[in-house]
Amino acid sequence: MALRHAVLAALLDGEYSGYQLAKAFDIGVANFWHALPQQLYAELAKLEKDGLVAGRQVVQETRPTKRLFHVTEAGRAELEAFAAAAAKPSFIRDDLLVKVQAADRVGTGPVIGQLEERATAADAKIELLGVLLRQLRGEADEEEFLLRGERIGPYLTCLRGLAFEREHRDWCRRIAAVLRERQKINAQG
Amino acid sequence: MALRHAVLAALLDGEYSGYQLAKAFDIGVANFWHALPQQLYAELAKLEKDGLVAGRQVVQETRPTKRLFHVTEAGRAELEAFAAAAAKPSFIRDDLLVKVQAADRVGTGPVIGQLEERATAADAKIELLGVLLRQLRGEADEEEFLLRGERIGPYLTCLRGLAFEREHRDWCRRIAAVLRERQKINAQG
DNA sequence: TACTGATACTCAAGAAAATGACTAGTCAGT
DNA sequence: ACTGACTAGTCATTTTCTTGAGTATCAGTA
Repeated sequence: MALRHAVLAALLDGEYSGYQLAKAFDIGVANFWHALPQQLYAELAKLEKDGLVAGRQVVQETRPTKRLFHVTEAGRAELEAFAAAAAKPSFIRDDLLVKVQAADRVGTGPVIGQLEERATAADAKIELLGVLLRQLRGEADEEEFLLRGERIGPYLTCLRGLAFEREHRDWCRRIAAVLRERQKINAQG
Repeated sequence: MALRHAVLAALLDGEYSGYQLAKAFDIGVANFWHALPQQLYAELAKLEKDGLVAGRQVVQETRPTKRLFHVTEAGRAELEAFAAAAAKPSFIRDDLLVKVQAADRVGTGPVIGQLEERATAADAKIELLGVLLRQLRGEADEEEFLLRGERIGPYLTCLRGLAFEREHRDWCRRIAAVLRERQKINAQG
Protein backbone atom coordinates (compact mmCIF):
# COMPACT_ATOMS: atom_id res chain seq x y z
CA MET A 1 0.00 0.00 0.00
CA ALA A 2 2.12 2.80 -1.20
CA LEU A 3 1.05 4.10 -4.58
CA ARG A 4 -2.20 4.65 -2.78
CA HIS A 5 -0.86 7.57 -0.77
CA ALA A 6 0.99 9.08 -3.67
CA VAL A 7 -2.30 9.20 -5.58
CA LEU A 8 -4.13 10.73 -2.64
CA ALA A 9 -1.41 13.34 -2.22
CA ALA A 10 -1.49 14.21 -5.91
CA LEU A 11 -5.26 14.49 -5.82
CA LEU A 12 -5.24 16.98 -2.96
CA ASP A 13 -4.91 19.89 -5.35
CA GLY A 14 -8.21 19.42 -7.07
CA GLU A 15 -10.12 17.09 -9.28
CA TYR A 16 -8.30 14.98 -11.80
CA SER A 17 -9.27 12.27 -14.22
CA GLY A 18 -7.07 9.20 -14.46
CA TYR A 19 -5.64 10.59 -17.62
CA GLN A 20 -4.83 13.97 -16.09
CA LEU A 21 -3.38 12.25 -13.07
CA ALA A 22 -1.05 10.32 -15.34
CA LYS A 23 0.16 13.65 -16.75
CA ALA A 24 0.63 15.12 -13.32
CA PHE A 25 2.65 12.07 -12.36
CA ASP A 26 4.87 12.54 -15.35
CA ILE A 27 5.78 16.07 -14.43
CA GLY A 28 5.54 16.63 -10.72
CA VAL A 29 4.93 13.42 -8.83
CA ALA A 30 7.52 11.52 -10.86
CA ASN A 31 10.10 13.44 -8.82
CA PHE A 32 9.36 11.09 -5.98
CA TRP A 33 7.03 8.42 -7.25
CA HIS A 34 7.11 6.61 -10.53
CA ALA A 35 3.95 4.93 -11.85
CA LEU A 36 2.42 3.97 -15.17
CA PRO A 37 -1.05 5.12 -16.24
CA GLN A 38 -2.49 1.61 -15.94
CA GLN A 39 -1.46 1.49 -12.33
CA LEU A 40 -3.13 4.80 -11.68
CA TYR A 41 -6.42 3.71 -13.19
CA ALA A 42 -6.30 0.52 -11.16
CA GLU A 43 -5.42 2.40 -8.00
CA LEU A 44 -8.18 4.96 -8.51
CA ALA A 45 -10.67 2.11 -8.85
CA LYS A 46 -9.47 0.59 -5.59
CA LEU A 47 -9.46 3.91 -3.79
CA GLU A 48 -13.01 4.54 -4.92
CA LYS A 49 -14.12 1.10 -3.79
CA ASP A 50 -12.59 1.86 -0.38
CA GLY A 51 -14.27 5.25 -0.24
CA LEU A 52 -11.04 7.25 -0.10
CA VAL A 53 -11.77 9.08 -3.32
CA ALA A 54 -15.04 9.83 -5.08
CA GLY A 55 -15.55 10.31 -8.77
CA ARG A 56 -18.07 12.11 -10.87
CA GLN A 57 -18.80 11.65 -14.52
CA VAL A 58 -18.21 14.61 -16.81
CA VAL A 59 -19.67 14.36 -20.29
CA GLN A 60 -17.76 16.44 -22.80
CA GLU A 61 -18.93 17.48 -26.21
CA THR A 62 -15.82 17.07 -28.22
CA ARG A 63 -13.83 14.67 -26.00
CA PRO A 64 -14.59 11.29 -24.53
CA THR A 65 -16.45 11.29 -21.26
CA LYS A 66 -14.16 11.36 -18.28
CA ARG A 67 -14.39 10.75 -14.57
CA LEU A 68 -12.99 13.34 -12.20
CA PHE A 69 -11.87 12.20 -8.78
CA HIS A 70 -11.42 14.01 -5.52
CA VAL A 71 -10.26 12.94 -2.09
CA THR A 72 -13.00 12.23 0.46
CA GLU A 73 -12.86 12.90 4.17
CA ALA A 74 -11.89 9.27 4.71
CA GLY A 75 -9.13 9.73 2.18
CA ARG A 76 -7.84 12.78 3.99
CA ALA A 77 -7.86 10.83 7.25
CA GLU A 78 -5.93 8.03 5.60
CA LEU A 79 -3.28 10.51 4.45
CA GLU A 80 -3.15 12.05 7.88
CA ALA A 81 -2.44 8.63 9.41
CA PHE A 82 0.11 7.92 6.73
CA ALA A 83 1.95 11.19 7.38
CA ALA A 84 2.15 10.39 11.07
CA ALA A 85 3.48 6.85 10.56
CA ALA A 86 7.18 6.14 10.13
CA ALA A 87 8.48 6.62 6.61
CA LYS A 88 10.10 3.75 4.81
CA PRO A 89 13.60 4.29 3.53
CA SER A 90 13.58 5.86 0.10
CA PHE A 91 14.63 3.85 -2.81
CA ILE A 92 16.09 4.33 -6.22
CA ARG A 93 16.53 2.02 -9.15
CA ASP A 94 18.58 3.07 -12.08
CA ASP A 95 19.75 0.91 -14.95
CA LEU A 96 22.31 3.45 -15.97
CA LEU A 97 24.06 3.31 -12.63
CA VAL A 98 24.19 -0.47 -12.90
CA LYS A 99 26.03 0.01 -16.17
CA VAL A 100 28.43 2.48 -14.65
CA GLN A 101 29.09 0.08 -11.78
CA ALA A 102 30.12 -2.46 -14.41
CA ALA A 103 32.16 0.16 -16.32
CA ASP A 104 35.78 -0.78 -17.05
CA ARG A 105 34.72 -4.42 -17.04
CA VAL A 106 32.36 -4.08 -20.00
CA GLY A 107 32.41 -1.90 -23.11
CA THR A 108 32.07 1.75 -22.09
CA GLY A 109 31.25 3.21 -25.50
CA PRO A 110 27.48 2.80 -25.35
CA VAL A 111 27.44 3.80 -21.69
CA ILE A 112 29.07 7.13 -22.49
CA GLY A 113 26.37 7.74 -25.08
CA GLN A 114 23.66 6.96 -22.59
CA LEU A 115 25.19 9.22 -19.97
CA GLU A 116 25.10 12.08 -22.45
CA GLU A 117 21.51 11.35 -23.41
CA ARG A 118 20.57 11.36 -19.77
CA ALA A 119 22.31 14.66 -19.21
CA THR A 120 20.42 16.21 -22.11
CA ALA A 121 17.14 14.82 -20.82
CA ALA A 122 17.99 16.24 -17.40
CA ASP A 123 18.56 19.67 -18.96
CA ALA A 124 15.07 19.55 -20.41
CA LYS A 125 13.62 18.44 -17.09
CA ILE A 126 15.43 21.23 -15.26
CA GLU A 127 13.97 23.81 -17.58
CA LEU A 128 10.50 22.30 -17.21
CA LEU A 129 10.76 22.33 -13.43
CA GLY A 130 11.95 25.92 -13.51
CA VAL A 131 8.85 26.95 -15.42
CA LEU A 132 6.64 24.92 -13.11
CA LEU A 133 8.15 26.46 -9.99
CA ARG A 134 7.68 29.98 -11.35
CA GLN A 135 4.06 29.16 -12.07
CA LEU A 136 3.48 27.73 -8.63
CA ARG A 137 4.93 30.67 -6.74
CA GLY A 138 3.39 33.34 -8.97
CA GLU A 139 4.62 36.87 -8.27
CA ALA A 140 6.21 36.20 -4.91
CA ASP A 141 9.88 35.42 -4.49
CA GLU A 142 10.75 32.02 -3.15
CA GLU A 143 11.39 32.85 0.49
CA GLU A 144 8.19 34.82 0.71
CA PHE A 145 6.19 32.13 -1.06
CA LEU A 146 7.54 29.35 1.12
CA LEU A 147 6.60 31.20 4.28
CA ARG A 148 3.23 32.69 3.26
CA GLY A 149 2.06 30.67 0.27
CA GLU A 150 -1.12 28.69 0.70
CA ARG A 151 -0.07 25.50 -0.97
CA ILE A 152 3.61 24.75 -0.85
CA GLY A 153 3.62 20.93 -0.89
CA PRO A 154 4.04 20.50 -4.64
CA TYR A 155 6.54 23.36 -4.71
CA LEU A 156 8.73 21.66 -2.13
CA THR A 157 8.77 18.35 -3.94
CA CYS A 158 9.57 20.08 -7.22
CA LEU A 159 12.50 21.79 -5.51
CA ARG A 160 13.77 18.36 -4.56
CA GLY A 161 13.25 17.17 -8.11
CA LEU A 162 15.17 20.14 -9.45
CA ALA A 163 18.11 19.57 -7.13
CA PHE A 164 18.10 15.91 -8.07
CA GLU A 165 18.10 16.59 -11.79
CA ARG A 166 20.91 19.10 -11.50
CA GLU A 167 23.08 16.70 -9.55
CA HIS A 168 22.24 13.92 -11.92
CA ARG A 169 23.08 15.96 -14.98
CA ASP A 170 26.41 17.11 -13.54
CA TRP A 171 27.32 13.59 -12.52
CA CYS A 172 26.41 12.18 -15.94
CA ARG A 173 28.54 14.78 -17.72
CA ARG A 174 31.47 14.32 -15.39
CA ILE A 175 31.40 10.53 -15.62
CA ALA A 176 31.04 10.65 -19.39
CA ALA A 177 34.12 12.89 -19.54
CA VAL A 178 36.09 10.60 -17.25
CA LEU A 179 35.22 7.51 -19.26
CA ARG A 180 36.13 9.26 -22.48
CA GLU A 181 39.48 10.32 -21.07
CA ARG A 182 40.18 6.75 -20.00
CA GLN A 183 39.38 5.50 -23.48
CA LYS A 184 42.00 7.90 -24.85
CA ILE A 185 44.60 6.84 -22.33
CA ASN A 186 43.98 3.17 -23.04
CA ALA A 187 44.19 3.77 -26.77
CA GLN A 188 47.59 5.41 -26.27
CA GLY A 189 49.00 2.93 -23.75
CA MET B 1 14.94 -8.77 -15.77
CA ALA B 2 16.47 -6.03 -13.78
CA LEU B 3 17.80 -7.11 -10.41
CA ARG B 4 19.65 -9.68 -12.47
CA HIS B 5 22.07 -7.13 -13.91
CA ALA B 6 22.54 -5.31 -10.65
CA VAL B 7 23.63 -8.60 -9.08
CA LEU B 8 25.99 -9.37 -11.94
CA ALA B 9 27.50 -5.90 -11.72
CA ALA B 10 27.98 -6.20 -7.97
CA LEU B 11 29.57 -9.61 -8.39
CA LEU B 12 32.18 -8.34 -10.83
CA ASP B 13 34.53 -7.39 -8.04
CA GLY B 14 35.08 -10.89 -6.74
CA GLU B 15 33.36 -13.74 -5.07
CA TYR B 16 30.51 -13.13 -2.71
CA SER B 17 28.08 -15.28 -0.83
CA GLY B 18 24.42 -14.31 -0.84
CA TYR B 19 24.89 -12.95 2.62
CA GLN B 20 27.90 -10.84 1.70
CA LEU B 21 26.11 -9.65 -1.38
CA ALA B 22 23.27 -8.47 0.80
CA LYS B 23 25.81 -6.40 2.79
CA ALA B 24 27.33 -4.99 -0.35
CA PHE B 25 23.90 -4.00 -1.52
CA ASP B 26 23.24 -2.19 1.72
CA ILE B 27 26.30 -0.01 1.41
CA GLY B 28 27.28 0.49 -2.20
CA VAL B 29 24.70 -0.90 -4.57
CA ALA B 30 21.82 0.58 -2.58
CA ASN B 31 22.88 3.91 -4.06
CA PHE B 32 21.24 2.83 -7.27
CA TRP B 33 19.47 -0.43 -6.63
CA HIS B 34 17.50 -1.43 -3.60
CA ALA B 35 16.87 -5.12 -2.90
CA LEU B 36 16.15 -7.36 0.07
CA PRO B 37 18.32 -10.35 0.98
CA GLN B 38 15.61 -12.84 0.01
CA GLN B 39 15.49 -11.41 -3.46
CA LEU B 40 19.24 -11.75 -3.80
CA TYR B 41 19.21 -15.41 -2.80
CA ALA B 42 16.42 -16.09 -5.25
CA GLU B 43 18.18 -14.16 -8.01
CA LEU B 44 21.47 -15.94 -7.41
CA ALA B 45 19.68 -19.28 -7.75
CA LYS B 46 18.17 -18.18 -11.06
CA LEU B 47 21.45 -16.81 -12.34
CA GLU B 48 23.17 -20.07 -11.48
CA LYS B 49 20.48 -22.08 -13.22
CA ASP B 50 20.99 -19.91 -16.31
CA GLY B 51 24.75 -20.31 -16.12
CA LEU B 52 25.47 -16.61 -15.63
CA VAL B 53 27.11 -17.12 -12.26
CA ALA B 54 28.78 -20.16 -10.76
CA GLY B 55 29.05 -21.00 -7.08
CA ARG B 56 31.39 -23.05 -4.99
CA GLN B 57 30.80 -24.37 -1.53
CA VAL B 58 33.09 -23.17 1.22
CA VAL B 59 32.98 -25.09 4.48
CA GLN B 60 33.96 -22.98 7.45
CA GLU B 61 34.97 -24.16 10.87
CA THR B 62 33.20 -21.77 13.10
CA ARG B 63 30.57 -20.41 10.70
CA PRO B 64 27.86 -22.06 8.64
CA THR B 65 28.91 -23.32 5.24
CA LYS B 66 28.49 -20.72 2.55
CA ARG B 67 28.42 -20.60 -1.23
CA LEU B 68 30.60 -18.09 -3.03
CA PHE B 69 29.50 -16.94 -6.45
CA HIS B 70 31.35 -15.44 -9.36
CA VAL B 71 30.29 -14.23 -12.79
CA THR B 72 30.86 -16.65 -15.67
CA GLU B 73 31.80 -15.74 -19.22
CA ALA B 74 28.14 -16.01 -20.17
CA GLY B 75 27.32 -13.64 -17.33
CA ARG B 76 29.88 -11.14 -18.55
CA ALA B 77 28.41 -11.36 -22.06
CA GLU B 78 24.95 -10.77 -20.62
CA LEU B 79 26.19 -7.64 -18.86
CA GLU B 80 27.89 -6.49 -22.02
CA ALA B 81 24.63 -6.77 -23.94
CA PHE B 82 22.80 -5.03 -21.12
CA ALA B 83 25.24 -2.13 -21.13
CA ALA B 84 24.77 -1.68 -24.86
CA ALA B 85 20.95 -1.70 -24.72
CA ALA B 86 18.95 1.45 -24.02
CA ALA B 87 18.60 2.31 -20.35
CA LYS B 88 15.18 2.60 -18.82
CA PRO B 89 14.30 5.85 -17.13
CA SER B 90 15.44 5.84 -13.53
CA PHE B 91 12.93 5.72 -10.84
CA ILE B 92 12.59 6.89 -7.32
CA ARG B 93 10.09 6.21 -4.66
CA ASP B 94 10.03 8.04 -1.43
CA ASP B 95 7.32 7.97 1.19
CA LEU B 96 8.67 11.08 2.80
CA LEU B 97 8.26 13.13 -0.34
CA VAL B 98 4.68 11.94 -0.60
CA LYS B 99 4.14 13.35 2.88
CA VAL B 100 5.76 16.63 1.95
CA GLN B 101 3.57 16.83 -1.15
CA ALA B 102 0.60 16.57 1.18
CA ALA B 103 2.12 19.08 3.64
CA ASP B 104 -0.11 22.02 4.57
CA ARG B 105 -3.10 19.79 3.94
CA VAL B 106 -2.25 17.32 6.68
CA GLY B 107 -0.56 17.67 10.06
CA THR B 108 3.05 18.73 9.54
CA GLY B 109 4.36 18.00 13.03
CA PRO B 110 5.32 14.36 12.44
CA VAL B 111 6.62 15.16 8.98
CA ILE B 112 9.08 17.69 10.39
CA GLY B 113 10.34 15.02 12.76
CA GLN B 114 10.81 12.57 9.93
CA LEU B 115 12.65 15.12 7.83
CA GLU B 116 15.09 15.64 10.64
CA GLU B 117 15.57 11.92 11.15
CA ARG B 118 16.29 11.56 7.48
CA ALA B 119 18.80 14.35 7.55
CA THR B 120 20.61 12.69 10.43
CA ALA B 121 20.57 9.34 8.65
CA ALA B 122 21.94 11.07 5.56
CA ASP B 123 24.78 12.53 7.62
CA ALA B 124 25.74 9.04 8.69
CA LYS B 125 25.55 7.76 5.14
CA ILE B 126 27.69 10.63 3.90
CA GLU B 127 30.37 9.79 6.40
CA LEU B 128 30.21 6.11 5.48
CA LEU B 129 30.51 6.88 1.79
CA GLY B 130 33.43 9.19 2.47
CA VAL B 131 35.28 6.36 4.18
CA LEU B 132 34.40 3.94 1.42
CA LEU B 133 35.59 6.30 -1.28
CA ARG B 134 38.88 6.85 0.49
CA GLN B 135 39.34 3.09 0.74
CA LEU B 136 38.52 2.57 -2.90
CA ARG B 137 40.96 5.15 -4.21
CA GLY B 138 43.76 4.31 -1.79
CA GLU B 139 46.68 6.73 -1.85
CA ALA B 140 45.85 8.45 -5.11
CA ASP B 141 43.90 11.68 -5.28
CA GLU B 142 40.52 11.56 -6.98
CA GLU B 143 41.46 12.94 -10.39
CA GLU B 144 44.41 10.64 -10.66
CA PHE B 145 42.44 7.63 -9.48
CA LEU B 146 39.59 8.26 -11.89
CA LEU B 147 41.95 8.45 -14.84
CA ARG B 148 44.41 5.68 -13.96
CA GLY B 149 42.64 3.49 -11.39
CA GLU B 150 41.95 -0.07 -12.40
CA ARG B 151 38.46 -0.40 -11.12
CA ILE B 152 36.48 2.80 -10.95
CA GLY B 153 32.91 1.52 -11.46
CA PRO B 154 31.99 1.24 -7.79
CA TYR B 155 33.78 4.52 -7.07
CA LEU B 156 31.69 6.35 -9.63
CA THR B 157 28.41 5.03 -8.31
CA CYS B 158 29.43 5.90 -4.76
CA LEU B 159 30.16 9.44 -5.92
CA ARG B 160 26.62 9.60 -7.21
CA GLY B 161 25.34 8.23 -3.93
CA LEU B 162 27.32 10.82 -2.02
CA ALA B 163 25.99 13.70 -4.09
CA PHE B 164 22.48 12.35 -3.67
CA GLU B 165 22.77 12.06 0.09
CA ARG B 166 24.16 15.57 0.43
CA GLU B 167 21.37 17.07 -1.62
CA HIS B 168 18.84 15.03 0.24
CA ARG B 169 20.15 16.08 3.63
CA ASP B 170 20.20 19.74 2.69
CA TRP B 171 16.73 19.58 1.27
CA CYS B 172 15.38 17.80 4.36
CA ARG B 173 16.89 20.40 6.69
CA ARG B 174 15.66 23.31 4.62
CA ILE B 175 12.14 21.94 4.31
CA ALA B 176 12.00 21.12 8.01
CA ALA B 177 13.00 24.72 8.77
CA VAL B 178 10.39 26.10 6.39
CA LEU B 179 7.62 23.98 7.85
CA ARG B 180 8.62 24.98 11.38
CA GLU B 181 8.59 28.64 10.44
CA ARG B 182 5.12 28.25 8.97
CA GLN B 183 3.87 26.60 12.13
CA LYS B 184 5.04 29.65 14.09
CA ILE B 185 3.42 32.08 11.69
CA ASN B 186 0.15 30.18 11.81
CA ALA B 187 0.25 30.05 15.59
CA GLN B 188 0.64 33.84 15.69
CA GLY B 189 -1.88 34.65 12.95
C1' DT C 1 -8.07 12.24 -47.74
C1' DA C 2 -5.13 9.79 -45.09
C1' DC C 3 -2.33 10.09 -41.19
C1' DT C 4 -0.72 11.50 -36.85
C1' DG C 5 -1.33 12.70 -32.17
C1' DA C 6 -4.08 13.85 -28.29
C1' DT C 7 -7.90 12.54 -25.16
C1' DA C 8 -9.76 8.92 -22.19
C1' DC C 9 -9.67 4.86 -20.88
C1' DT C 10 -9.85 -0.96 -20.22
C1' DC C 11 -8.19 -5.75 -19.95
C1' DA C 12 -5.37 -9.71 -19.20
C1' DA C 13 -1.04 -12.36 -18.70
C1' DG C 14 3.05 -12.85 -16.79
C1' DA C 15 7.22 -11.22 -14.40
C1' DA C 16 9.13 -9.23 -10.48
C1' DA C 17 9.19 -7.76 -5.87
C1' DA C 18 7.75 -7.49 -1.05
C1' DT C 19 6.42 -9.79 3.27
C1' DG C 20 6.74 -12.71 7.00
C1' DA C 21 8.01 -16.80 9.03
C1' DC C 22 11.43 -20.31 9.82
C1' DT C 23 16.09 -23.08 10.56
C1' DA C 24 20.36 -23.37 12.97
C1' DG C 25 24.77 -22.67 14.74
C1' DT C 26 28.30 -19.09 16.89
C1' DC C 27 29.83 -15.60 19.86
C1' DA C 28 29.95 -11.76 23.30
C1' DG C 29 28.21 -9.96 27.15
C1' DT C 30 25.03 -9.80 31.61
C1' DA D 1 22.05 -19.60 32.01
C1' DC D 2 20.12 -16.41 29.16
C1' DT D 3 19.82 -12.73 25.74
C1' DG D 4 20.66 -10.59 21.64
C1' DA D 5 23.30 -10.04 17.57
C1' DC D 6 25.70 -12.15 13.70
C1' DT D 7 26.38 -15.62 10.04
C1' DA D 8 24.04 -18.01 6.31
C1' DG D 9 20.51 -19.06 4.44
C1' DT D 10 15.21 -21.16 2.78
C1' DC D 11 10.20 -21.20 1.82
C1' DA D 12 5.60 -19.75 0.63
C1' DT D 13 2.27 -16.35 -0.24
C1' DT D 14 0.65 -12.17 -1.68
C1' DT D 15 1.11 -7.84 -3.77
C1' DT D 16 2.70 -5.02 -7.18
C1' DC D 17 4.51 -3.90 -11.66
C1' DT D 18 5.26 -4.34 -16.38
C1' DT D 19 4.03 -5.46 -21.09
C1' DG D 20 1.29 -5.32 -24.72
C1' DA D 21 -2.82 -4.99 -26.77
C1' DG D 22 -7.33 -2.97 -27.68
C1' DT D 23 -11.46 0.67 -27.95
C1' DA D 24 -13.18 5.07 -29.49
C1' DT D 25 -13.48 10.04 -30.90
C1' DC D 26 -11.72 14.32 -32.55
C1' DA D 27 -8.30 18.03 -34.21
C1' DG D 28 -4.88 19.36 -37.01
C1' DT D 29 -1.73 18.63 -40.77
C1' DA D 30 0.15 17.29 -45.26
